Parts: sequence; structure tokens; C-alpha cells
Amino acid sequence: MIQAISLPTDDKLLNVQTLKASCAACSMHQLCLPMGLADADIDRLDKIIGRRRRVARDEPLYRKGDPFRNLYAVRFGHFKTYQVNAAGETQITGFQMAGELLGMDAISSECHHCDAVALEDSEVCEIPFGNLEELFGQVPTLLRHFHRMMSNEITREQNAMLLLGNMRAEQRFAVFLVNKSARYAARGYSPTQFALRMSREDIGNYLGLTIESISRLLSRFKKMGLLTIDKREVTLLDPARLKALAAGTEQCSPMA
Amino acid sequence: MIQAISLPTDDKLLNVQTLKASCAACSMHQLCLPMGLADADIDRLDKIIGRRRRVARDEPLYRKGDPFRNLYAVRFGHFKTYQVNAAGETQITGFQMAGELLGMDAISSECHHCDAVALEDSEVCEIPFGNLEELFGQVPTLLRHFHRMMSNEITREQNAMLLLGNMRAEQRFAVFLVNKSARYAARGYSPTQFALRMSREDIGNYLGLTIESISRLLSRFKKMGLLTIDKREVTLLDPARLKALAAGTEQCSPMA
DNA sequence: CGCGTGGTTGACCGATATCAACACTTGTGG
DNA sequence: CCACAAGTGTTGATATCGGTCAACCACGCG
Repeated sequence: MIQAISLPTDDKLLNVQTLKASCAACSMHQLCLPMGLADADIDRLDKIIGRRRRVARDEPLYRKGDPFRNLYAVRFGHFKTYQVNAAGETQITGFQMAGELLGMDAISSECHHCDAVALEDSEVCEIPFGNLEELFGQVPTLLRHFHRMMSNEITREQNAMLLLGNMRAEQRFAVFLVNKSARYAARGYSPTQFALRMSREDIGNYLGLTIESISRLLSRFKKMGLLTIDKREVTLLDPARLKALAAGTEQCSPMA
Repeated sequence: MIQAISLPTDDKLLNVQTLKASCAACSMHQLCLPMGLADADIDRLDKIIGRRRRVARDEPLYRKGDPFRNLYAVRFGHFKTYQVNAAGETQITGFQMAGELLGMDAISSECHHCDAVALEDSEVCEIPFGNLEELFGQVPTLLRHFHRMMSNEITREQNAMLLLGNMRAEQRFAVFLVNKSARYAARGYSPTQFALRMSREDIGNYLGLTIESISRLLSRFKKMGLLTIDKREVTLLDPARLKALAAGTEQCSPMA
């Protein structure tokens, strides 16, 4: 019921939602769940994939407490996922882009543990998890790749812990930019020019910093000739130096 | 070869290592991988489980870069896992106790991404992952529970991100204590009296704080009547208040 | 046009890190 | 047995990074 609220209701969109996704035809199939599958197995996966679903900007894909039935693969657009604790503090735990999987944290308890919200108008494939489990028994390659994706998620979060626990503001932000750059590159986009899809506030929350700190970091990086920024459009001017900052092998003086 | 260095070499221990583990007889089987399996399926799991392996205090179970062949289930003792980045900064990403699984982050790349070190003399079951994958096809309940365990790990780390990104020192430490308490309770031990197996330094690193901060927090909590501490032996005197601190619904003044 | 939202910049503050001294325990070797 | 060193933990003084508060700007929208 909660999910229904988030669905656009005009005819065109409803129409799209009834389309079945096709992994074979999807530009993300080399990054997404079907990675490495033989054509015949992709067809079997296609058969169980549910409808596509559009999610408008700022609308939830799912909310904490929603029953878990599907994983979601991002077709296009961007999402953020965040935790909210008892005291109302929130922590953004990740930003997801095309080809990435949402909802794996919910498998353990059959309801979602975090909120997932679209950062822009986006589309996902619904993957009914029960059907996926059945298919695992028939397509070992699929199971193996699914385990890889879960394992990757664990590693990604361990790196986020390292960032939040050990790094200083400037290094955190450099890591963030380098990571975005690499992920766009993997999708065939420019590694040096891209739009931040999220607000300064979201970036700050994700990195354990305030919106003011992000704003100051952007100004400082700009002054240092590392990047240019126009609204949310970033151009990385010195990716090598940025990588050095991210790796911690170089630092810039606090107020230079 | 690296692993061999960590193996105690006296006869008694070598002898133990040749023993096959038995899940059916293991006191942890209700928490560990075999949770919820029928007896017949536990037997099938037993057949693939490798040797037991003892790991002495401060010795590694595996190191970053070691080839990934096995998951490990802790039989007794405690471990820590930590990430090291290019600049040599380390972040402890978790403390594992009996019944918990180690190595799931390595599935994606076939080599380990972090170091796992014993906090005290400990024993693990080796679970050859290749054999486990074969068994998944035959025992769907096992696969389902394995997915739950991976998903739990993801959720656990998301909570750690919330802690590191949003909470103040006193709340972080309260969360740490309450979490330890709950995990000992789940294993049939006292939720109010237990030994910290790790140094102040390890606690600090895990919580993104310094050793001095941990020391001061312990003194403060002691002064507030929340606990007593003798070396590493903790007694929680006011678990309810501690839980309130952990939830963020109560605070204590910085220097009261 | 005014208003709201998002972003930038400056001044100041405070929680926690850093630095330093000291206490206690453990292990080692004479 | 003691002397000594190394490791671990505690406590105090001070420094600093990033948070907080506040003013202001730019843009989009009704």
C-alpha cells in the first residue's frame, strides 16, 4: 500500500510499468545480475524478472519496514539508501546507479531495513526474490554471481567504515569523487565530467560531514585547481592528484 | 604457506586439527550456518566441513591477499577483522564470536580483502566454499540461511556506518557495550558480566575514537554508576540507562 | 514580486585528538 | 629475588578540525 503512493498514475507511466524487462536487451547486463550468463540462462532470468517500475525524483522505492518481496536493479537514474535510528538520526549508506542492486540487506528479516529514495526520475527492474531463489538451483552461474554481488556490497561498506572512522574531511571527499568517477567510467561515461545527482546535504550526510564542510571543500578544491563546479556539474581537472588525496599519500594544507 | 606459520606445532594441537568438526554436536549449531536444518541435512553439511583449526592469540586466521578457499565459523574464542588502506590506516570492521562466520567479503574476488586475527586462543571450522556451493543446489534451506547471514552482515555494517557517521563518542561506546551484551546473552552467557577480549586501542579503532577517549569514557561511565570495570572485566550496573544512551534517547553531560 | 530551497562564506565554539607524564602489569634475564 | 624494559591503561593540558550559528546570495516558482 505504501509503495502504491509512490507510483505515478498517468497513463503513459502505467503503460511502461506493464512492460517486462529484458536483460538481454538491457545496456547494463554486463554489470548487473546477468553478468557472465549464457544466452539461454539470460532468457530464464528474463522469464522471472517482474515489471519495470518508474520512481519519480524524491519518491521512495521502498521504506523501512516494507515487506521484502523483490530485489531491484537500477535501469537508469540514481538512488540513495539511508538508515534511520530510534533517535531520528539518519545515515545515508550508499548511492546506487544503473546496474546496481538494491534491497540485499532485507533478505535476512523479510522486511526492509532502510529507505531507498530516487535522486532523480529513475527506473528499476523488479526481481521477485522467491523466483530468483528457485532459479538459483538451476543456474549455478547466476547463484555464484549473486554471491559476488552481495560480497561486493559487504566490501563496499567496509571501505565506508574505513572512510568514516579514519579519514579527514578532505580525504573523505576526494574518495567520494574518485569513486563516482570510476563508476561512471565503468558505465562508459566520462570519468572527469559528471553531475552530482545528490544535494550537498546528502553528500555531507554520507561522508559524516556537514553541508557547510562540503561547500568549503568544494571551494578549496576549486581554488587548488583540482576541479571546477557549476551547480552540480563537476569537472575533475587533476584526477591524479585527487587519487593521491583519496589514497592518503598526499595532503593539502587545511586553509591553503 | 603464510597460514602455516600461524599453526601451533605441538602434537596435541596438530591432533585436534585432524578432527572433523561435527555441526550436530556443536553447541553453536542453532546460531551458525546449520540453523534450522533437518538432521539429515546437517549430516550432509558435516560431510563437507573441513578440519578444525586452532588459531593462537594475535595470530592471523587469514590476511589480506590470501587466496579465498574457505569460510570460517568460529567454534570458540574471538576474532577481529580489519581493513588496511594504501596509506596504512587501519579500521577494525568487526569483532566475531562463537557461531559467527568469517570471510564472506572475499567471495567476490577470490582473495581476502581484510585481515582476521584471533583476540585469544580460538578455534574455527574450515568450510570449503566450493563444496558449500555444491551443497546449496541440494539443500535450499541451507542456501536460504546463508543468504540471511550475508544479508545480516550487510545490515550490521550499515549500522556501523550510522554509528561512525552520526553518533557522539558516548553514544558509540554505549552501543558497543549493549551490542556485546546482547550477543553474549544470545549465547547463554550473562548479559551484564563479561570480559572485553580486545584492547582499549581496538575498541577505539572500531568506534573511530582514540584509546584515550575510551579510557575516559570508561571512567565516566563508572563514575555515573553505569558499570564497573576491572582490567577487561565489565559489569553492567544499569543496562536500561545504557540502552537509552545507545538509542540516543538520553544523554549524559560531557563532564558530569 | 516575494518566498522557499539550496548553497556559500565567515566567526566562533566545542568535542575529541594530540601530546605528555605517570601507573600498573607482565615478562626477561642476571 | 630484583632490576629493567615493554606493553597497556589512566589522567591532565592543550590544540585543532569540523560543527554550529548566522548572514547572505542565487535560483526557481507560484
